[in-house]
Amino acid sequence: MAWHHGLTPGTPAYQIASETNNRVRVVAGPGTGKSFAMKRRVARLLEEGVAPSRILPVTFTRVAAEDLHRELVGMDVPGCDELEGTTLHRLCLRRLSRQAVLAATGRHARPLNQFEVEPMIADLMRNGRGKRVVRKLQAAYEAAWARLQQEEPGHAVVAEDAAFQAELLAWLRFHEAMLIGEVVPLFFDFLSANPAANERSEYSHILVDEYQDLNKAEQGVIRLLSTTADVCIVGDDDQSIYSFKHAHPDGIREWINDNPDAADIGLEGCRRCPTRVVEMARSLIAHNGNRPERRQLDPMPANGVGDVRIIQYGTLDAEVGGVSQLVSQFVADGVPPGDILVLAQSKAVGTPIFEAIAGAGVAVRSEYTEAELNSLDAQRAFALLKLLDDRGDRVALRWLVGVDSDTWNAAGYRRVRERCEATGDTPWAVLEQLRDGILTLRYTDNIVQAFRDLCAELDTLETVSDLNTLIDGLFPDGQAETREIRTLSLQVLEGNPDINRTDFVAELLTAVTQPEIPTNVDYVRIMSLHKSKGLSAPVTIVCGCVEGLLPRRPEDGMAVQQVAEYIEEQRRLFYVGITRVKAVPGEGKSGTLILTYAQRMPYGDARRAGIQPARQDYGDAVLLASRFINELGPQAPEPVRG
DNA sequence: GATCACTTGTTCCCG
DNA sequence: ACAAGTGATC
Repeated sequence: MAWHHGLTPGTPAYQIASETNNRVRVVAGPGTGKSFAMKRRVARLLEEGVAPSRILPVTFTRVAAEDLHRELVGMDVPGCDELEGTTLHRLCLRRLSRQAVLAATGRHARPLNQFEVEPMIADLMRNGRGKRVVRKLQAAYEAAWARLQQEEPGHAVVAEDAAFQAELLAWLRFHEAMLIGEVVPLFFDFLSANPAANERSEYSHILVDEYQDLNKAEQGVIRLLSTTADVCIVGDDDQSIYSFKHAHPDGIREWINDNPDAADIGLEGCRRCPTRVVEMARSLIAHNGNRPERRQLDPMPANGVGDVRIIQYGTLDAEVGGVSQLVSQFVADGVPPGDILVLAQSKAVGTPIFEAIAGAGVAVRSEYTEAELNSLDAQRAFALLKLLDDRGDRVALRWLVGVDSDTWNAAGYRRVRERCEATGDTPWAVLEQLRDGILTLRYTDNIVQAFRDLCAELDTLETVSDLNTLIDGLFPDGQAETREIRTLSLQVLEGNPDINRTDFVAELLTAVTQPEIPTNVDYVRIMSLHKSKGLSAPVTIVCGCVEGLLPRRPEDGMAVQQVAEYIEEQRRLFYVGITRVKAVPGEGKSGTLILTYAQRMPYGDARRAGIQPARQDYGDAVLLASRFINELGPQAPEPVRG
C-alpha cells in the first residue's frame, strides 16, 4: 500500500507525510490523527528508499513503537522489519552499551531497578543523612540532570549537595551501575563532548511523537542527533502531563523559535471523540491562562453527539457501587469489556472500584494492583536470577547480602567495600575470602552469613539446566507473591522457547521494567489518567472528580506561580482523560463519557489519598466537586444525583 | 566505640 | 514508613 493511500493532497495530514522541509513541527489536539500522519511519513521515507537504519522513529512507549511497526507491516512497506522504532530511553541505553561509548563515559549501562536503589540509600545514609534526606538528594541529583542544569549559566551546586553527589557517584561507579535518571543525560553528555562521534550522524531522519513529554535532557539528545538529520516533531502542549519527570509544555512551544524556518502544521478535526466531548474539552482547556493562542479543536459532526453523563453520589461507597453497576450494565447490554476504560486518580478510588467490578463477575484488570516486582519474594528471585547469570553483577550481590537485615548490613558492607577499594578485589572475591576464613573483618558476621546462604542457593540453582525448571524453582507455582512474575516469565519463554539464560534474563528485565499496556484487550481496564495516554475507548468513566484528587492538592510551600502551573497541568490531565472516549459510528458505538464524584468519604481514607478536606462531619470528609466540572461549559450535561 | 535489634513517637504516600 | 532512642552485642 502506498504511503498516501486514503490521504487527500492538500490536507494537513497529507502535508505532514509529504513535507520536505528538514524541520517539521506538528502541534495538534487529541484524536486529530497526529500519530497516524507520522506513521505515513515514515512509510513515505521507506518507500522512497531511505535505508531503515537511517530512520529513527521515537515513541513514548514500547506499545506505540509496536503500533508503528504493525501499521507499516500492514501497509507492506519495504524495509519495515529493519526499522528500529524505540523509546528514547531504550535508544540511549543501547548506545551507552556500545564499547566505544562505555570507554568514553567510564560508566556501565546497567540501570538500577526501583528496588535495587534501597541498599544504595542505606549505604549513603551516613554523615547525619537519614533516608528521607538521601531520597531527596537523589531526586535533586536526577532532576538537575533531567533539566540539564549544568548547561545553565550561573548554576551552582551547594557544598553539601556536592559532597553527597560525589558519594553517590562513587557508589554507582563501584557497583558498575547507573540511575535510571542518568541514562538519557549521560548519553547527552557523550554526544555533547564528542561532536565527531558516529552516533551524532547515525540518522538522516528523526521523527518524535509526544514531544511535549520530553524533558530538557531528552530534547537535548534529539537536538544533538539531528545536526545532519531531518527532524519531524509531533505533539500537543495541551497534553503535557509529565512535569514529575521534568517535562514542560514550553518545550514544544519554543521549539519553533529555535527552528524558525520549520514547517509548522496543525490538525484541527477531532476524529476520535463525540462532538459534545470535543465542546467540553475546548471549554475546559480554555481556562488555562498560560496557553498560547492557537486553532481550536474542531468537532466532527459525523461522530455524533455522544452520551455524556455527570453523576454525583452521596458517598465514596455509593460511587464505587454505582460505577461497578454501570459497568455491569454496559457488559450485560453487549459492550465488550475491553471497550470500557475506568480512570481514577487515586488508588483509594481505583482499587475499591476494581474489587467491586471483579466481584460482579466482570473481567477486569487494574494497573493499581501491585506490579510484578513489588513483593520481596519476587525481588529476591529476580536478584538471584541476575547473579546466576552474571556473578559479576555487583548490584544484585549487594542487594542479596543486605535484604534480610533492617540496616541492609550497611556497616559490614562498608568494610567489604573499603577492602575492595584498597586491594582492587571484587566484592564477590572479598566475601569469599571472609567466608573461607582467609580474611577477617570486624562487623561482617551478618553479611558473611548472608553470603554463605546465597552461595548455597546459587549452587542449587546452578544444577538446573532448563529454564522451565528454573522458573519453577524461583517462582514456584501457587506462590501468591511471585504469581505475576511467574506468568511473565512463562510468557517470555513461550514467545521464545529456544532462548538462552542470558537473553531470558534480559527479556524478563525489559518486560518487568517497561510494562506494556496493551491496546486490544478483553477486560475492563482501570488505571490512572497518566497511564491512559495513547489509549482510547468507546466507554470512558472518570471517577473521583473531586478537589484534592483532580486537581490533586498542590504541595505545601509551592510559590503562587508554581501552584498556578500545577493546576494548569492537572487541568491538562483531565483534558487528556475526557478525550480518551472514542466514537465509532460505523460500528454503532456513539462514545460514552461518564464523570463521577462523591459528596463524602471516610476522613482517614481522604487524608491518605492526599485530600485535605475543608470540612469534616461524623468521621467523614466533606468533598467538593472538582473545579474542572464547572469548566466544561454550556455543552456539558447537568450533573445528576446517583 | 560501632553496630544491631527492638521499641516508641511523627510524617507522608500520587503519577 | 521513617526518625530517634534504648540496651545488648561485636
